[in-house]
Amino acid sequence: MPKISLSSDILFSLDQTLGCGQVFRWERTEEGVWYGVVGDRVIKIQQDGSNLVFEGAKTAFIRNYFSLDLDLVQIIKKIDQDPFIHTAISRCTGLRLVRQPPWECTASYICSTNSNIPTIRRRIASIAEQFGKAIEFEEKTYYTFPDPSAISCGGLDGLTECRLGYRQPYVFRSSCSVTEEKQWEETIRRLPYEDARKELMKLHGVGPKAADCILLFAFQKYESFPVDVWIRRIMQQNYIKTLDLEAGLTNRDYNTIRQFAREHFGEYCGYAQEYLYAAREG
DNA sequence: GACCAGGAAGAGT
DNA sequence: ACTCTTCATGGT
Repeated sequence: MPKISLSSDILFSLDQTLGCGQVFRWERTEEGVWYGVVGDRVIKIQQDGSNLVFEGAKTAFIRNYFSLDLDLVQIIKKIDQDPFIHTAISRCTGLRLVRQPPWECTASYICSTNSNIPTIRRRIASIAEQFGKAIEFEEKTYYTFPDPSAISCGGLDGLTECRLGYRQPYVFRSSCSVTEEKQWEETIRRLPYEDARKELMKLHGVGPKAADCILLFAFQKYESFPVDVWIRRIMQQNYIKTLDLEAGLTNRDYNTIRQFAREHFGEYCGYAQEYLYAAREG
């Protein structure tokens, strides 16, 4: 099996990276082996100390997906601005943000609104099973995440079995928009953060929170700082104590939080967000 | 800006 | 069995 030997200066934890909640389609066996579908391949990967042993993709793909080219030690130095984030970082040593396929990431975060993680995973698996291509791997069937055109071709009713609730028309309409806009991915990638955010929010079902997740996880816009209920709570308790949580999260509160984060944690505040989220209690 | 719809499963009592 | 919570968004 192919292997990547991580030199001692490359900080990486497969378990932290795939278990922190940024991805929805990876599963870990009790033995610590991870299986996931990325693009049109099934990947099997495990970490044994400084060795990454994998099947299903080329070395260059694995390096890129797990962003092993980035200097994580340097990034951590930049965001490590106070005792609270310091503790979070030390609890999640080796966590890296992966480079997710943009459309899958977008559809996933449209499905994620106001839901818990097991429910989100079930919805995404259901969309893949309904519209994706089957791949056999070790006598199990996996499904690719479908292109937007595969979803839009099925019509609105094609999604009914996926039990998305009120998110069903959001996924459908967004799949139509992305199908029509041929240069969608490149357009977003080329734009600076704030403009890319506005562009993403034109999609039905993508608000500020989902847009920030997509920009962080699929487009490597590390200055984005997604604010969900957990992050809001953490920021209120530890950083911005004047925030009133009872009043709900207004767009103004959201902007207050992300601007604070951008100034406090710096250009890699998205990484800080993921450490705060992954190290949360509850 | 305040309110509400729409919706399912997990976690806790 | 019942309540509370959940990686929010869009429309009125």
